[in-house]
Amino acid sequence: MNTIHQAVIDAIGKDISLSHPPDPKMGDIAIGCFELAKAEGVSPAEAAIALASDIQSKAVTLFERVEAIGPYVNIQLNGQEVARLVLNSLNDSFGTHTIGDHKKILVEFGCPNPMKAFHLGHLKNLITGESVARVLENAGYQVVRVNYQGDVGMHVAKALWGIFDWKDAFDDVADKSTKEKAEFLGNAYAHGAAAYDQSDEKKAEVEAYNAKVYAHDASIQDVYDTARAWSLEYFDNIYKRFHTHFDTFYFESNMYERGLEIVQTYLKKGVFKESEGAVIFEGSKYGLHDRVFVNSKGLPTYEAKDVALAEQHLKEKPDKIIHVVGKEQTEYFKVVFRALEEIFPESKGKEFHLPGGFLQLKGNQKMSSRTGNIVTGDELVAMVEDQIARIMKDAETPVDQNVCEKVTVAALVYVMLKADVTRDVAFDLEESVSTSGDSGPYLLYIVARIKGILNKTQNEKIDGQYDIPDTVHAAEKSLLLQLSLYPSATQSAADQMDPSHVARYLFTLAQSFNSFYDACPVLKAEGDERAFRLALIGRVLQTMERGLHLLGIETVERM
RNA sequence: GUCCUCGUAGUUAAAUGGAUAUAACAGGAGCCUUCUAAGCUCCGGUUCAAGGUUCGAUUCCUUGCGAGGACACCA
Repeated sequence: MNTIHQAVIDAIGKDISLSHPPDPKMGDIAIGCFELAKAEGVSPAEAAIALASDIQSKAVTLFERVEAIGPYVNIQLNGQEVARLVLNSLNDSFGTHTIGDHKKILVEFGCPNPMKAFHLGHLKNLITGESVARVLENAGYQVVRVNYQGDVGMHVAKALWGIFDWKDAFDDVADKSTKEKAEFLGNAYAHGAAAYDQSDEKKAEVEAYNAKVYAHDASIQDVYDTARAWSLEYFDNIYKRFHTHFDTFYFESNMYERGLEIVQTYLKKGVFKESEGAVIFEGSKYGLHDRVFVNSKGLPTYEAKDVALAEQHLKEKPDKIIHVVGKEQTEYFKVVFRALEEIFPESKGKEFHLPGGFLQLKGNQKMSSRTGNIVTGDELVAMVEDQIARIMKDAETPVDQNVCEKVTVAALVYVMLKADVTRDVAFDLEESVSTSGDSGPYLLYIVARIKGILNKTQNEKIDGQYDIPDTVHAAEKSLLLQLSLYPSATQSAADQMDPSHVARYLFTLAQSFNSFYDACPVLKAEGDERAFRLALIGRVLQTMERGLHLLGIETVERM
């Protein structure tokens, strides 16, 4: 509940739900009288007229105009009162919540596969996960960031095949940069994947590598350890660049033995079933589908490893475990969660899959690291960086590498988070580098504009003594009203685990600010009006910085 | 074939069952001797189809069409 809504409800003395009229000229607050009409047995229009006159009779100073239009009561608020309420409500805890009640929540994200390229989909997952974690922390949860990395399995076997086929190149790249090492591994993986599909003979060779990894075979161990370390180092650089970190790293290589053990134990207890030499969980009994947990060679599949992982997660005694993973795994998770309920009854109701929409390149075929048909995270970042640097070169301010980096990250993060996380994002490379309109740089721009003003008022306090002016400009009032909505945005982002609510809110706030900026000069104003406007932009800055922080975007002084 | 998602301006996205369906980009027209024009103001242009529930449907239900995903030994 935000300050303004609360004040309106208090003044009316009824617990009713409020909305906003379609056109600000009609008023600032709208009350739909459909429910009220039903309760009182009259038509909505009659209820609206009765309610409007009831409200008018209270003669509240906050209400400038109250009128019934059809089934709605529209209220025009007094700007001065709005200013007083909003500016007073912006304390240090503005927009934070206590609904989390310090409950522990595990957020699993990131999860790239070592020895495979880090592509756009991984970048989106990383950015989404970090922001979800921040939004939940902001709502009072104790968040533990966990990362589960697939350092064993067929993809590793394919990469190893590629590495050994290109052994000389592998040795050469050893003293190159982290980025070049990662590129080499990505290519080696694609090479191995192509070989796997090429002939039965090569397929068998790849499968042999898979068995060797599981057996800790000495002939591959050095290469395996080296390649794995290269990948992890590379990922670490990316995590830092996008302002994320992890509290715990889990590795598949530490899960398969325990996974196998658990599945075998519960096979005896009848949770799993043998079928065609494999061990399966019959999801079909529960309206789902069957899945293989241990293959006919006796090796655990991803499913079995996930069981061991769940055991590790549950040791943390979390209230919830959120898996931020692509939506193509929705059906998979349903089956695994169902199996987990049989094995670990305490997991019931705690495991959640937060499905991330696909990131598909517009006008291009689907990205696949298997075929090497991908845009890597690095390539995209470089593209955006070039674009930003070009714009900065045109501006009168000299190119500042630090600012360029921050604007680049802001542009990318915002593109990834502005749409509902579960929705597919048709990723347009052109649009991703856009720096105007609904974009990350647009948001940073208002921060730079505000700081530009504040820098010119060295000795003035943002919160000096002043009386709120008698006439509050329409642009000021709508900016104030927009500010008051920040807590609702952070609340729904936490409730739905969807940072896009914050992203959209910030964009609207920025629009509101830019209109204000155009209509209400700050430095030209004098006396109370100047002090009031300084206080107002100070609050906008504070709110903007907090909101951007929830998305994982750092602000700049100028741009 | 079975199951799961999803179909909104030219494009990308909004809209607890509520007013004239919002924005951004692209297109057209304006605004810099005035706090940063990465900005502001104005203009056109949209709910896949057919039924149903409802005072009221982009939203809920049914069918059709279209797109994507999952469906045994990959992760």
